[in-house]
Amino acid sequence: MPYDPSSSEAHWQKAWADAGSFTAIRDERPKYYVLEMFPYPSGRIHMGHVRNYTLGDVVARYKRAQGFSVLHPMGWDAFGMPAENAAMEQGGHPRDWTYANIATMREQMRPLGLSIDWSREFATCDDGYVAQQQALFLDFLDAGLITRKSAQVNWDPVDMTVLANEQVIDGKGWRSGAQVERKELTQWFFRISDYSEELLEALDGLNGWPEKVRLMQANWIGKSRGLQFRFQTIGAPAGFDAIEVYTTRPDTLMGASFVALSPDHPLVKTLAETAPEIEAFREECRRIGTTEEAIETAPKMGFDTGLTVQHPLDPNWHLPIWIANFVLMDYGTGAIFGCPAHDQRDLDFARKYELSVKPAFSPLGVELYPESENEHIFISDDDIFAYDDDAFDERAQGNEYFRIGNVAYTPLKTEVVHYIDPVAGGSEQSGDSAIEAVIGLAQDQGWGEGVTKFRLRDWGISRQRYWGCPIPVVHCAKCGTVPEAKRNLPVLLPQDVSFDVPGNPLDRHPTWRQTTCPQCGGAAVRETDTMDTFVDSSWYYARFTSPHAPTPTERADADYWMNVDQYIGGIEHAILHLLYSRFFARAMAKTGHLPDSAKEPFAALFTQGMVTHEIYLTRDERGRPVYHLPEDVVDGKLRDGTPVEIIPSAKMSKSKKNVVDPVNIVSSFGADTARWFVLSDSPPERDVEWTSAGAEAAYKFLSRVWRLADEAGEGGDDPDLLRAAHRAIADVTKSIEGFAFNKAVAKLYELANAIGKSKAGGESRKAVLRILAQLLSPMVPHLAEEVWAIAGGQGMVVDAPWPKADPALLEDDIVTLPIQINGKRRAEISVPKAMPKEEIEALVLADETVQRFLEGAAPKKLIVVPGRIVNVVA
RNA sequence: GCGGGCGUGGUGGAAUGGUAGACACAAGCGACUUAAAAUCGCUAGGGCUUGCCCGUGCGGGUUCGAGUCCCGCCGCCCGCACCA
Repeated sequence: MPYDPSSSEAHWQKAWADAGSFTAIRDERPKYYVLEMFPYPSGRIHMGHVRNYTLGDVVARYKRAQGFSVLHPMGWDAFGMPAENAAMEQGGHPRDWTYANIATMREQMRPLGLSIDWSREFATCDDGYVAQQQALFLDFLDAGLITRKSAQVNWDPVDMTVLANEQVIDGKGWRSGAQVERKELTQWFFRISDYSEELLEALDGLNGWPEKVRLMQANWIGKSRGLQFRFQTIGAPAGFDAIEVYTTRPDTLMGASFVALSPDHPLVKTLAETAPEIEAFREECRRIGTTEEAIETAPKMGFDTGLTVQHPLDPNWHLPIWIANFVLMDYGTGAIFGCPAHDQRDLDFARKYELSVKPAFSPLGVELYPESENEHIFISDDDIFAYDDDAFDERAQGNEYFRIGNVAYTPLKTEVVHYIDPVAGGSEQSGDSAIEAVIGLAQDQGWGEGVTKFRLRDWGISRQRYWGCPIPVVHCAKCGTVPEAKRNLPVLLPQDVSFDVPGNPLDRHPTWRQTTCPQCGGAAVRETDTMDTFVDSSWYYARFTSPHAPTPTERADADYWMNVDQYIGGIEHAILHLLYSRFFARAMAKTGHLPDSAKEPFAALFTQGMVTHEIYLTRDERGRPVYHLPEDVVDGKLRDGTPVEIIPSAKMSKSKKNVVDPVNIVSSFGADTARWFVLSDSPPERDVEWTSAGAEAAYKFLSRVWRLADEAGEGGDDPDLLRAAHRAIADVTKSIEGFAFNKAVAKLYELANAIGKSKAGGESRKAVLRILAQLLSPMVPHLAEEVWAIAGGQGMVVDAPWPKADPALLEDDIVTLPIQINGKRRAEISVPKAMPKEEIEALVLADETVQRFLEGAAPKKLIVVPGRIVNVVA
């Protein structure tokens, strides 16, 4: 009988469903919660989904076999812009589009045979989820976790609408093409910054998280210690006698060259009222988008206000006040002092506007000479201080000196340097100690304070869009901004909306806004902003513990199932989604919806790589790329013989046509082949390239396993095969525990090869086949059931406990030791594992090759690493 | 620009600081076949003088020994707060 996944896979899926195998129930077993990041219902599943959910399924099935009560749910991250875009482009309603997509994707996902408890499925746009999210909002508001303040958005002046960052392309609106402006709006914020310290410190306890993600979060939260102080101004308008600045490098104060203000700084705003040229400059700055990336990469622009400040350590030292487009109003005080000698961005700015460049410190052992007013020279006989191309030039001409040209001198803060004009502490100290010394001095003299700041900003959740969870708040002329009463929840979106005009349909809806104030009963208008979709995904993991409860969570269920034991998703969520979720869990604990023990909701995190594919393209007559689908390309040529250009390993994207539809793979090869492929070869954390050859190879292997199960075998017992099987149990178990599924796959190839070569027959062969079935079952569960049944397994393999390796069958008594001579492998010897060092040394010295290399001399050194290697140093 | 990561044969990858290339893909040769496919078996990092040289993005360093650790580069990928 040939391998026919189409009939067998459906059969086993039905058998699992009939048995209720994957329904999560609270019972006496220890619990295990596996969660993969839920999908956005874009319309079709893609290979990235298959990979993500297969990885989770391996864990879920493996843990189940290990005796855990497993929760493995699935849902839909269903609010968001694409649904509105679809409505604009094709007509229809975002709700219909979304639910149709969910239905399609669910039907595409089911044949994969994932061990999901579908009874817990929900979409974040379901009325029930919206209701509970609004209830959470009200509780958070009550608990002081929410605030309202002004923030900047991208404004399209032609479409009169707010744009998302991705809708701003080269500073222009994606539809209108109009120059985008920054505009201030009053918005709702979650006060995540109140938790900066806690979110930072708790990272240390997240042992199941990748170090890189913890590092990224720590850098994002951005705790810094610095000095906050005031520059006394000269000639500034009333009310601006001083400018508050914050610096993390107060040790460079003696290298200060200018003060730079954000274009949004209050002083700049005041100046702009009477100075049109300053207003014009501000307008120019506003044309840069709102993203930090856009601001940081934009050409540095400055405007000299003509005002000056006094240096805090020398009233006669005056510094000019500039307005600079790279100073962020959101961070620190919106004002900085520039020290060009030790900061590359400040140096670029200083060179552009010909401001002074004065080093505050120099490398140790270097003598310093003033060359001119703006530059200083380092003299050294050691070129390690050549941090500047210009300096090399000068050295090449025979001058033994170095100077700051266009490269700032920025040693690590731990490095000891020479302070040219020491303010506090000695003249030779590290940056770290000098920073503390200057802060101490400022506090003693009363002109500044040491402060701790965080880069993390509050989380703005207001979106001027329709397809999101309405913010349950009303605006009353008498009572002001009033939370909606819980009895009036949910506040649902109106269905009669159109998307033929840009902007938020809630704003222009004839009646939806009109409501009554829950406080005074008078007329009021609804908030028309909806919530950021990150809010939806910040608590879905908690909702899965009791998806149909009339409250956000059911505490008994949440207490039992939380936390997520293993969370799996893309590295692109390393910062925002995971940080917001960590905050949300704390907020839910504070409002009683989660136990305190769930403040860190994800005990372990695994970040998977992307699924990539080659891109095939030809060029049209103007040289523009024309993309071709993989199925239209054979051996690097189109069907008509035209050769194609190949771009390797690119993220799958519809526009580049380098997509493979899992539905096609499953219908031609079966789900197990798709699953086996995404687990093979590439380690899960790395990108995997989809190739048709690889898919065929996976199918071939599974067919081979099928044949192996079907063959009877000629002989009887084969102790070597049994040893191989137990070796495989040990290796596969270890690999699955370590998320090294590609290695588990390799070990299973080895076991299958061993079975193929073995003559074992009868029960001896069947016993090994049952082990193979068990080890295969988390990865290719349908085939595993078939093999299990053929090999005489009891019941279904899905219910069989995970096999245990017999330690007695794992030991090898003879080991091969490679012999290195001067670090290069020259020979090897086989010795009993327990052989003492001295005997090994004697054997090694007697070895022919060793003697040849030693030429009669005694070795300088002989290193024996028991069980591993021998190194002879001649 | 800033933060984080990755880089090993023709390809995907393996390797507690200890035999670089496990296991696969593609390739070549052979068996079976009228033939092909499928299947099974064997070969295989590169080089030459067949026991030696060179090889883990590039350049240095630490070590008896470095793909692995350290320093400096290059390239690619992810994130940058309104994409999900």
